[in-house]
Amino acid sequence: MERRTLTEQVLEALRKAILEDRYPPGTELQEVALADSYGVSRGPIREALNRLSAEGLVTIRPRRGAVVTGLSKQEFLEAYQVREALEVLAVKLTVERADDELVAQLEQYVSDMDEAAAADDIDSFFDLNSSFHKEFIEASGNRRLQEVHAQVIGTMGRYRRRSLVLRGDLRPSIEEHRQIVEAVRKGDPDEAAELLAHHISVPQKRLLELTEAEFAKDFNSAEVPFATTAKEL
Amino acid sequence: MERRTLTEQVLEALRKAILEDRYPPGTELQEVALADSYGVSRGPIREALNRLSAEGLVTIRPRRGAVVTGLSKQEFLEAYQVREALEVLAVKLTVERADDELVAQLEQYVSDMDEAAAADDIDSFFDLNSSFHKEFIEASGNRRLQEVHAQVIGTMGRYRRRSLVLRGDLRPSIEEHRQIVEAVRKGDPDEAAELLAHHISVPQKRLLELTEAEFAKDFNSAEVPFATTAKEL
DNA sequence: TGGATGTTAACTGTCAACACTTGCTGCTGT
DNA sequence: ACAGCAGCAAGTGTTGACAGTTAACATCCA
Repeated sequence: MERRTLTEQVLEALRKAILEDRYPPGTELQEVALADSYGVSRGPIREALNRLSAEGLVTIRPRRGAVVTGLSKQEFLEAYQVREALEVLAVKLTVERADDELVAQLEQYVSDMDEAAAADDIDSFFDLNSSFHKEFIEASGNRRLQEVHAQVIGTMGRYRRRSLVLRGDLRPSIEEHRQIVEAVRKGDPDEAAELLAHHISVPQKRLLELTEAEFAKDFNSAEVPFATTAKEL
Repeated sequence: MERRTLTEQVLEALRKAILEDRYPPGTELQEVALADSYGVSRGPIREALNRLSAEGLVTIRPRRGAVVTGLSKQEFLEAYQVREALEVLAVKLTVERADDELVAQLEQYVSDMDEAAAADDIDSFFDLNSSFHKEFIEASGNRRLQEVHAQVIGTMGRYRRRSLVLRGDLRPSIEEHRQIVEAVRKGDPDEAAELLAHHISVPQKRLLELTEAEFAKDFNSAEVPFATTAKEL
């Protein structure tokens, strides 16, 4: 019947649910409840939770169950720093292997972002933004880098809609993207790296200005005071 | 009796065994065999293997069991690139927070390395070298960076004794370390970062010169042609 | 002899039941 | 009232058994 294993199916479904914010940070993921709703036994659920914990999406407290991981301001900032280092590496590697096709693809993303911004279509904008950055990672040709980056992004990505406040006006962001593409076309790895580093540092600096409380308000609203429990699906 | 969970104990024992090369790359880790030797049921074994797979130490092939992960030359090179990016970030962050105590600690490591090299004590040298680099990661104050770095190092670390061939003479390496410490003391993040990048790039360049076959010979001797099966302990 | 096919042993995927912790609730005594 | 303790309910940790798949071996037919 099903080619894939139950664990994989559950894993995918849970990951999707967490990334789409249907299980917000702080949600308790109880094995029996999940087993009931997915119609499987606790075994596959436990395995899936284990792997999600390795991805950083859930935290397992021994003998006390699993909860959807929430990032503090400090942790979010730390993730940003790592992400910056990884993407700077990616862009350096990519510039050396860039071809016309890649440049065209990147330009396409930028102009699509332009349209999305003009239409105030925030969701599309962020999707395009993610694709733009991911393009560098994949074009780098370094699979390990892809894995590690996906992991870091995974824990941050859940917040992306809320993080509009960090980015502020979209137009400067698009212009920054455009400059990065230009540096890639010129084949200047150092300039591209510097531009990218600056681009990523913008929301980082905004983040620093927020107090922990303001951060919690915008980013972890579901975490306090009563943690909801995962139900159904 | 035991405060910790069985899974954790098995996890730790397995990880140690892999890192110490008692289970060389390519070793098949069969659940029943491991369960017998550790005196537990398959449940904890499966969980431990899952987590190890997340750490990159073992590879799980659906329905075909787990094997100790081996790195190809390409994968090893990719890991080196990521490691370089992470450590460069670490050193930049660390320089800004460095105090006299840290500098003293780093100098201690360097002089100990000097002694170990003079006594031809390769094992001690590599231990000290690991500690030196790890010191930056921990001093950076970025926990996420620590996690990711530990993950990347974990898959590379198993090869460290074999990788002496990549480093060649130990004396230049020690001198490089000394220069890095000096830059940290001066509080110059860019110089420290550049020195560290150069330091890490040395074995990378050597690695590039090896053919895939030479690499496999020195680094993955246990992977071909007959994979051994894990037994006892 | 060589290749395709049936058979079988070994192993993983999954399940349901049991044991043990943990945190809560309500009692008791002061 | 309130602190402390006992009992209880809920949930995780662990186990052993069963089912399904894989891969190797033996067998059969050209």
